Amino acid sequence: MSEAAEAGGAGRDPESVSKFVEGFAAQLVEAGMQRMPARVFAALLSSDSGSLTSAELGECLQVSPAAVSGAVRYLSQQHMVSREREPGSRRERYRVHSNQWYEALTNREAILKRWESALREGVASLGADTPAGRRMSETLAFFEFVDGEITAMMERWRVHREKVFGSP
Amino acid sequence: MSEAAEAGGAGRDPESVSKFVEGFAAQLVEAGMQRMPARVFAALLSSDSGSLTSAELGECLQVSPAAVSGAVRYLSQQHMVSREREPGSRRERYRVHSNQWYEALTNREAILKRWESALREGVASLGADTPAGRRMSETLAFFEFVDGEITAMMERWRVHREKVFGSP
DNA sequence: TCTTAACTTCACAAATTTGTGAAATCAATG
DNA sequence: CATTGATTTCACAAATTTGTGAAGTTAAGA
Repeated sequence: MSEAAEAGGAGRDPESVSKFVEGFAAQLVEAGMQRMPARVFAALLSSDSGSLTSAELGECLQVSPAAVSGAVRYLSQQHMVSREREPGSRRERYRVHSNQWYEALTNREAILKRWESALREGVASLGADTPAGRRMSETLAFFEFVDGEITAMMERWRVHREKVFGSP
Repeated sequence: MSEAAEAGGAGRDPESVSKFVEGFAAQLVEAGMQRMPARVFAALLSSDSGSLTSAELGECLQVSPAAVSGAVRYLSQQHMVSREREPGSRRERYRVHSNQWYEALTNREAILKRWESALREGVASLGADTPAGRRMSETLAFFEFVDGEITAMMERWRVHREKVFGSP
């Protein structure tokens, strides 16, 4: 069996793996992610090693190196994959950790923060004593609450996770 | 003062209100929402009554009735605005409730559910005993955990909210 | 029932986004 | 330091998305 076959995570039926990749990517797209990053992420997630090279990704998704490059740049900015230079070769590997989702969630928190500051401006410019200002204050309070809760939730997840899956 | 002036939420400086609307909409867009729905939602959020007619929205955002129509259709599908027929007139009003964000969050939960089922398929097709399968199982477990936590969080929010803002 | 204001749908034009090939850049090895 | 395999950047073409005007529906009031 060629190494290319291993690449896509094809210890199993490559057909159904690809079906998963495309299906899951489509869900991510629906949630707002760009298509190519979504496909790359899904491909990595379904690989046995959890890491693929640029060439393997291109092969597996039938896209150009340029497309892979753009996608992994985006994904690593979002902390959804990490890049590692293989010491022996001049290839680069892109990797997902199963807990990388925490980082993604953390990133959503950054979005929340920006919403919050936009709302604060809104309250300021509309006046805290106007009906609109009050509505926005409440919205703001909601987001602040959610923020705090998410932090606490992640703590609980780590505990839960350790109980179920063991340490790291 | 004309009713048109009231419409945009212009008991205050229309300039800075519009600046908020566009700024907040831009944040929503960055989080994945389409532009027009985002602008409409922001406009409603910044109106004193919390509700505007189609014509008022078009005026305030400088867009055609068709664009408003498309945007509010999307927003009501997402449960982010409710539509109400004014009994006296043949106009329709679109309304945000300050707690409408819960609905939006609930909608995100629906997305999570779809992710979960996609992951379950993935585990099935890759095999639960493969490395990739195990990674996906853990991811799946994470989402299931988050799901449950969000429900609990909303309960706590209702309590918190009542303490700070009073009942409804 | 007829009229008419208001909203919706549809086809299309404009603008934006997406992915490619080719050239440029980078870095590991001889 | 030259070579060469690998990735990134860039300009462009294709595809998709977005918003408009105009025609089509719907329902309130005469």
